[in-house]
Amino acid sequence: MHLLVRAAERGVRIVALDAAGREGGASDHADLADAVRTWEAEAPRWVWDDTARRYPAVLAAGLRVARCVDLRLSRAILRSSAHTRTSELAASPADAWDSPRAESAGDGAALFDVLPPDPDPGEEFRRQRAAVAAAGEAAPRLELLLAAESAGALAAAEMRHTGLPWRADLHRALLAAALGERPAPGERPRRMAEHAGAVRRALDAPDLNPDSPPELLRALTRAGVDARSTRSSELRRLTHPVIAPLLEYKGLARLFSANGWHWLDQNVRDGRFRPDFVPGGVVTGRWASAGGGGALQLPRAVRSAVVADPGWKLVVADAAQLEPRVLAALADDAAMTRAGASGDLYAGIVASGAVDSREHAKVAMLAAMYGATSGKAGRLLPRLSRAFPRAMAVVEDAARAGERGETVTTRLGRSSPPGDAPAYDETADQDRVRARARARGRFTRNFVVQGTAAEWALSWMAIARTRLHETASGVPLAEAAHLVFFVHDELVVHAPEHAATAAADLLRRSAAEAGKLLFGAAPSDFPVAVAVVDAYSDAK
DNA sequence: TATTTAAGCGCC
DNA sequence: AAAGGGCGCTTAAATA
Repeated sequence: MHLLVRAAERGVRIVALDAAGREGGASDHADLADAVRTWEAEAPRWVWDDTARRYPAVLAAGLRVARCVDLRLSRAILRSSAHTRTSELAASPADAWDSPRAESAGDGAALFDVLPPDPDPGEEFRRQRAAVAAAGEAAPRLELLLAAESAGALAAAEMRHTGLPWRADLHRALLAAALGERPAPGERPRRMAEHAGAVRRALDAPDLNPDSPPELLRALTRAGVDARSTRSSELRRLTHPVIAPLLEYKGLARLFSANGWHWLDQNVRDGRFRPDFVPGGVVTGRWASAGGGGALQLPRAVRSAVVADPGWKLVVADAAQLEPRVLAALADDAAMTRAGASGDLYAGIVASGAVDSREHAKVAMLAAMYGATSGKAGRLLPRLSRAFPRAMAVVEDAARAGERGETVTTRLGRSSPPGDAPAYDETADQDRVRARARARGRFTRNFVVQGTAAEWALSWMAIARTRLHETASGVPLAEAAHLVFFVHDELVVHAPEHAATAAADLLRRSAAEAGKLLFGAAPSDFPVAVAVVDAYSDAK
């Protein structure tokens, strides 16, 4: 059963929909939470405009929903999918449904005053159903993709609602140990100031601001250091007394500015970090994050502050070598699948005889998926092509398509955006035209792998979320095992100690199910490394 | 002065 | 001969 959520003069009107979107009976409610309280037991699929906008209020009321259709996210997929190219939806001009997500509710009513009037979600749902229905044999996969995308949006809102356990006291202690005491505003912490002093002395540049790359580069050159940039990776290869203190300084400066006291003040409240995930925020289907939290870039250096509550555990699950395994499954490449069957795909590639070291296997696979062709990686590629022709054909075909200006499409039906037309002044320059085409090819090459891996991860998350909710039906979200974090190929569950092992099993089973959902009963497997720990930093 | 761009670095 | 994907954030520099 689908239940459409439509704004009413007072509160919301809930309308029953059939599979094609035809409207049936309706009921009025004071607000969405009240509607959920009334209807969720019927196990509906809620149809609403924007999960990020509607769902937080439901969660705030202590409720949750099992399933939804996020019309905004679904629109984005159907707008550009090759499978719905001829639909009315794809042909229509951009409208409010193509807008980025709304600010989440609770940030003040004034925000909504400037939003355009809500377009009718019932009409949009019917347009979307028609587009999917016309997609022929691709329709079931598109259905899966829309369901997974929408489930991800629910999970994102729930993870923000419950938050990731964060021990501010431990975080402060690690900052003090690394940087010294918290400085006054505008000052450098003691340890940073010391290293800055050492850098200035080594370069004989008493006024140098080491935070300024051009200034630093000039000072390095003056001191006879042959550096083309001030990147740490480049500096590391050089020998000079300034290098050690400079690298120390850079490391501390990064910690101070990105995840120091200010970050803590802004992002951790009541023992929780509430990440602002943005489902579908990346064209490939990966999530993005917003705001200063940097949820998808939590550095390892601060993960020791992520600690389970007393009596609870963190269950950290990481999909091992996800992208090459996805490629093997996507290409139905039996040889590559066999190489992955042992658990270590790169070791399996060595065992197949294609290359002679694990390191070579890894470099070559990354080159195949990203499009590097130079150096060592480039020389290894022909050997991969001989050993795994089907897998390599998938990425090569995707690259050629991108170079020809075509789009490519993931397993479930997300298509790459069309390329920008080259600027006028570029069309005359054949080298530039070719360089653009190659860059486009690298993008489309990676798109099919990264995008399909994102679909696998979304499915994994959706299945795990459903199973977790099933085992804790009727219990408030935060009182039973629940998802707290996601990073592309990694899921973290916060679970009562007694439920941690079961959660670990659940995450493994969900991964296997996700593989079958995307690729059928193919022999590919998607092993996950699971660790039951107190601190996030103790996993791997 | 306010906003945009670039460099650098973190994550996958 | 060379040719490495996707992000977000902070600071400094450049531009309006």
